[in-house]
Amino acid sequence: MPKVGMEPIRRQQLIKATVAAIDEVGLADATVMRIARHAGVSAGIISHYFGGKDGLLEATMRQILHDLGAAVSARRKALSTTSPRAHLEAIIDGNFDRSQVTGPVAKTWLAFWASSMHQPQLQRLQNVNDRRLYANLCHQFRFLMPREQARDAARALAAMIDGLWLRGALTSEGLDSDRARRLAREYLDQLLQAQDARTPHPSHEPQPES
Amino acid sequence: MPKVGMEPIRRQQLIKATVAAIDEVGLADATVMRIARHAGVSAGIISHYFGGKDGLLEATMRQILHDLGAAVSARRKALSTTSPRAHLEAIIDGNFDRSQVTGPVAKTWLAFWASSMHQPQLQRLQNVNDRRLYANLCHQFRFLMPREQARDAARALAAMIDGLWLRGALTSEGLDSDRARRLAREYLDQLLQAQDARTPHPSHEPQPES
DNA sequence: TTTTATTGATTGAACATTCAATAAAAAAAT
DNA sequence: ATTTTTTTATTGAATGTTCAATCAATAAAA
Repeated sequence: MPKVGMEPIRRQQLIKATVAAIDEVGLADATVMRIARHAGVSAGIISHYFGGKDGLLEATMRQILHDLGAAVSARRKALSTTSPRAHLEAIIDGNFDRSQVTGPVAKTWLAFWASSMHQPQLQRLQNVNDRRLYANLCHQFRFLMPREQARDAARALAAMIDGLWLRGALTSEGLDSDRARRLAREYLDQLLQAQDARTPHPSHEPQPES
Repeated sequence: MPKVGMEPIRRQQLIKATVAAIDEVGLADATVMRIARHAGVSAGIISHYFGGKDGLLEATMRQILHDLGAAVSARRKALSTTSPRAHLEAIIDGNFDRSQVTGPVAKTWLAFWASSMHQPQLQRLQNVNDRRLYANLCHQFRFLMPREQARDAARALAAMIDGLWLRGALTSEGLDSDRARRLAREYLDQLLQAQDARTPHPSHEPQPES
C-alpha cells in the first residue's frame, strides 16, 4: 500500500476519523484504536503522523476552527457591499453554515470547548477564535453605534450565536440551522432597531449603498 | 473517627470535592484519588457511598442542577406580583445567581454539559433541566404574545442565557455576572419592545398590578 | 535494491474497584 | 465507672483492566 505522498491524505483521514469517533462515543472514549479503526488504519500510524494522540486532537480542533473561519470569510467576501448590517448577517450565516452545523462537528466542537478549559494548547486556539468573532462583530457595530454600545452588542450577539450552537449540539435532533439563523437575525434586527430609536439622526455610517 | 450518621456529611464533602477537582484539572483528570484527596478521605470511600465514580458524578450533576433550580425558584417566590416581565427577570437573575456563577461551578457545569451528550444518565438530567428553563420562559411569554412568537422568544432567551454562561466559563477571569445579567435583561427589554410595536393594542396580559 | 509507509504485539503507566484489616465510637455488661 | 462487645466507618494494598506509545518486522512502491 505504501505510496509516496501519503502524509496529507492520512492526516485528513485521521482528522475526519477523530470527529467521527468523538461523535460516536465522546472525547473521553475516543481511543487511538477506535479512531484508527474509523480511518481503516492501525493505531501506530497516529503517533507517526501527529506525534501522539494530543497532536491529533489539536490538529482536529485547528481544522474545525479553520473551517468555521473559512465559512464566515467566504460569505463576507461574496458581499458586494460594505453595509455593516450585511456583514453582520454574513457572520451569522457563516457561523451556522451547513458544514459547521453537522451533528458530528457540533459535538466535537463542544467537546473541545470543555476540554480547552484545562489544556493550554487548546485554550490558545479557543481564545484566538473567540476574539476573532468578537472583534469582527464589534468592528461592524462600531459603524452603527458608540464604542461601549458596540461592545455590548458584540458580546450579546456572540453569546446568542454560541448559545444557539450549544443548545443545538445537545438536542438529539441536532441543530435546526434554519431556525437558529432566523433567531439570530431577528436578534440583530432588534439590536439595530433599538439603536435607531436611541439615535434618530444617524451619525457616521459608511456608504450604505443602494 | 467513625461516628454514626456520617453518610450525609461525606456525601456533601465528596460532591464538593468533585467540583473542586473538576475545576482544578477538568473532568478527564478528576480521578477518584484526586477527589478523595480534596475531601481528605481515602479513595475507597467513594464506592462505599456512591457505588462508584459514576454514581458520584451523577450526584454532583444533580446537586448543581438542584442549586440552579432553587436559585430561580427562590427569586420567583420572593415576587409579590404575577407580572410576566418580573418573572422573566427573576428567571434571568436566578440563572446568574452568585452561587451558580462561581468559577468552579461554571466549569463543572460545562464539563457535564459536554459529557451528557454521550452518557444517557447525565443526558436525562440535562434534558429535564433544559425543558424546565424553556417551559418556564415560554409560559411567561405566552402572557405577552401569541404562541409561536412566545416559543421563539423562549428559545432565543434560553440561548442567550446559556451563551453568556458558556462564554463566562471560558474566560480566565470567570463570568462577569453583573454584565451578563445586564445584557440578558437588555435583551428581554428588546424582545418586549419589539412585541409592543407589533401589537399596539395589548390583548390578554394578566393583571399588571401597580 | 533502496526508500517509504504501515503494522500490531509488547511495554509500562494509570486507573477504578474490591476487600480484608483496622480503628473508633456506641452499646452492653460488669 | 470500667471493661467488653458490637456496630459502623474507613483505610490502602492488591487486582485486573484499559490505554497510549514504541519499535522491530514487513510490505509495497520507487
